[in-house]
Amino acid sequence: MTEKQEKILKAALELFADRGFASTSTSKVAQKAGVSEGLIFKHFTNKDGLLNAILQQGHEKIEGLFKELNSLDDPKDVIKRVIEIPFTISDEEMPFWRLLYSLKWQADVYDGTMSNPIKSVLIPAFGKLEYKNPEAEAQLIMVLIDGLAVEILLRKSGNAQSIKSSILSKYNF
Amino acid sequence: MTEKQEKILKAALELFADRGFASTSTSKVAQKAGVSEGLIFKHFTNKDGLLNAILQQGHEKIEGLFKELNSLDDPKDVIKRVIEIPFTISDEEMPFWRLLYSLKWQADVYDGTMSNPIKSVLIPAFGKLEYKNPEAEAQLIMVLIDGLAVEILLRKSGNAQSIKSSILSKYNF
DNA sequence: TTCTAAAGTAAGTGATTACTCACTTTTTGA
DNA sequence: TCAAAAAGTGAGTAATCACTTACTTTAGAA
Repeated sequence: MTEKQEKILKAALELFADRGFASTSTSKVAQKAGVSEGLIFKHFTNKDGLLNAILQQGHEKIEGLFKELNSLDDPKDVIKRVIEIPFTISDEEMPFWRLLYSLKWQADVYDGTMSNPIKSVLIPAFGKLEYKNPEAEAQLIMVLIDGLAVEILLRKSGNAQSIKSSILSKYNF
Repeated sequence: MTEKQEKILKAALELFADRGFASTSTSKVAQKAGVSEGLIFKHFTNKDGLLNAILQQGHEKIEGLFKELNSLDDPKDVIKRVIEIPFTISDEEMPFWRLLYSLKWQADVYDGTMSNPIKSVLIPAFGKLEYKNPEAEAQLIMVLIDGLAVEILLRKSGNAQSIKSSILSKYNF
């Protein structure tokens, strides 16, 4: 990975997250990265290739999250940790998540593979705690953290912490 | 409102919701509506004007929702009804909501005025039920219905009803 | 009927789009 | 050391973009 390649990826991620993928031109990306436009196509083939490179880079960074979840033994810890995920997004990771969530609405680009591993760790956790419908409970948590992520990524409210304790109290944690 | 004006609005709504506002051209809208492209600009000034006309039309249709919420006396009924909102979106309304939610990520276009009236009816409802932190509880419900709406609008899961009963049981309803 | 304003069209406009190509510069391994 | 491969550039390309303009058609009131 060249220095200029990294600059292209960083510039593209920020622009795609801020203004949207479709309304960001490759010339703007080149300009922000301080690079000739042709270089983008030399390295990433086309605009979709650039997007895929960003997505793959982000997935690699997030991979550790799933490994951490699988290492937890207590099912309560698993559920707690999953709920905490949206609250532990760092400023550095924000653009990637904002891009990912915005792409959900652009049809064909992103398929939602991201959330399946989390759900598959959540269902047995609720099973061990003898909930009546572990599948539905897992789905509810997924919906909840998606809603939380939207709230946090669009930073509409500052008091996210009080929401967190409201949730945890409903699970008697 | 001319017949062709309505055809333009309908075509634009469907295209904006399906492919995204930025990646839908005015020529595609004209083509789908069976109308010359110039007519769009005669009636709606520019592409943003077309979007605003769609948004305003949608807001008028949804207005009845808020009036219904204000007519409910029992705070439990209010909360129940709010939770039910995402489940009662008709197929006809789907494109409008999909467009609205996708625009959230496009910055400047939409500001989120939509959800404030719901929240302002939710806070006193939790207050009457003597919850410790009505503000946080209302915010949690808002996050929840946003997450539910995303789930339903992107129709990822069919078993939405079992999620609903999971939620209601957590509020002892 | 006739006049007028609105509705509607077709063919443009310059700017921007994603992408290519011929070329130069830099890096690298034998 | 030196040739080949990779990195990088800048000036193109045709297509598409939002939007305009000159014009014709339609509808309704006087």
